[in-house]
Amino acid sequence: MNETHRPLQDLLYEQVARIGKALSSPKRLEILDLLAQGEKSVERLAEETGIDIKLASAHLRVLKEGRLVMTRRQGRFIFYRLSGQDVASLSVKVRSVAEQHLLELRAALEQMSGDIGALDPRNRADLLAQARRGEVVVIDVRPAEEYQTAHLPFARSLPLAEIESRLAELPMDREIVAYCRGPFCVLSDEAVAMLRCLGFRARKLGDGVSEWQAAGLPLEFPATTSATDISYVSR
Amino acid sequence: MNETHRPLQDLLYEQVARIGKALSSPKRLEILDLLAQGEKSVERLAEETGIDIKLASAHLRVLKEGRLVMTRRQGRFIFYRLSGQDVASLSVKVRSVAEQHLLELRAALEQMSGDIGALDPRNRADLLAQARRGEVVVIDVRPAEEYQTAHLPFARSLPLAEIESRLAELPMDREIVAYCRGPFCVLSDEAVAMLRCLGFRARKLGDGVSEWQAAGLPLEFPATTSATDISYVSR
DNA sequence: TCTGCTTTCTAATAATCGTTAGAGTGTGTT
DNA sequence: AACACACTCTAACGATTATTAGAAAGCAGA
Repeated sequence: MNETHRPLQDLLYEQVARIGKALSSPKRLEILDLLAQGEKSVERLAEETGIDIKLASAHLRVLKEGRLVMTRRQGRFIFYRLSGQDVASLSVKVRSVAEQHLLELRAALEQMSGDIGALDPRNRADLLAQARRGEVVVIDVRPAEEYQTAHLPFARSLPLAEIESRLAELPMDREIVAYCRGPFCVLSDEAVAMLRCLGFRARKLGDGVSEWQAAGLPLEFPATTSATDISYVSR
Repeated sequence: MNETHRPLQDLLYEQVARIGKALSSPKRLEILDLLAQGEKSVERLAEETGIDIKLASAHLRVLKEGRLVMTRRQGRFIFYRLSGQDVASLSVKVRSVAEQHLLELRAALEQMSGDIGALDPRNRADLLAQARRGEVVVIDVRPAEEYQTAHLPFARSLPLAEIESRLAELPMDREIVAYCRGPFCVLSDEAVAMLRCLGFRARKLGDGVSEWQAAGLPLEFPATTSATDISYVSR
């Protein structure tokens, strides 16, 4: 009954395992989440993840060996980007399976943003409708260039660092919904905490653009402003 | 700008990496594919994957630590099963990303079943319609108990080992479509080769039940025949 | 050409993982 | 109770991997 197919089958699964290997390190998962917001240099990735540049480079090499990322050289910098939309949705899928089955993760997530009034992800469509009617104001608190790459419909860009100086743009009479890079990103938590302190009604949306897109909802892609822009996310 | 959130964020990604770790070994991926066909004992998994029972047990422990599988004891045997439908669809997703980006894998896959007349996965719906109208005969060449757990609509169970003795059940005037556990499984390749040798018109469908289900198409779940049956796939 | 900057490559060490063997656990059978 | 069986746990080995430091490669600007 057992066959001569072992070596070939082993070879197939070995290839798939390259993907799994790329997903098996916390820092690499974090890098993938960052790259889902748009292309970034090694330096930038190292800074955002809090690791040494050399180590970031090593992790990126593993991701590249699994063909999950691609590079582009511009002057002295090398920009990494995801090699496709499917990579972003894979990363969302892995996280959702983790949330489903790992109680430790659920506990940590609730501790992180349970008190900040996170929206139930089941009524994303409701939120979209409310935003369309102007009943809530959705703000994107990521850095401006990430908003530029892709953002939720009806969302305004209001990077965390600029909130304090741009409070006049925000309404007191309506609820403000803040989102950032995804459920593990703390930018929106900080924004909500700050806004509440200042008397605004604010809630967090745990989604990032990848989660939103994976849920089958539409994104907005601002017109590319320069020739060097890569709009790989935009199909 | 950089925060005190590192330790918490690291903890979150560490949890997700447990899933990645579980997916980073070829043998574990193969085990997941087998478990997607229904629960199996350690002995059975070791035999099907061609590894030692002790090694299979070790791999299963890793999968269990990532909460991707669960166990049930029945007498002297311990049966493993996937801990949810999402695990099967994750495994499909990982494989599809691998196929998309790893040229080596594509090449190996084509070499494996290019000459066997694999169906284009894009017309799954067509196949379903043809099968409904009786224009093609779909056979499930997996072991009978796997068919019993879940199978494609309109498919007949015809395990590879029984084909030779049950040729009378197959039509000469219509095309036969054989499927098995998935794109990496060789049962359907062998079935197609054998049938063609005998003068039948036969083609392979690369899908298994997980791929079929992940494509949004319906499955059939035969009525459970005994109280010990676990129909975890069947929701 | 020289210098500075970003990133990769190489080498080295500590930590982790895959794999095997042997002992141990829980279960059914005699 | 004694035994056989299926499986897990522990220990140990070599093989990978993570991480760090130092050297080197590629590019821009003077």
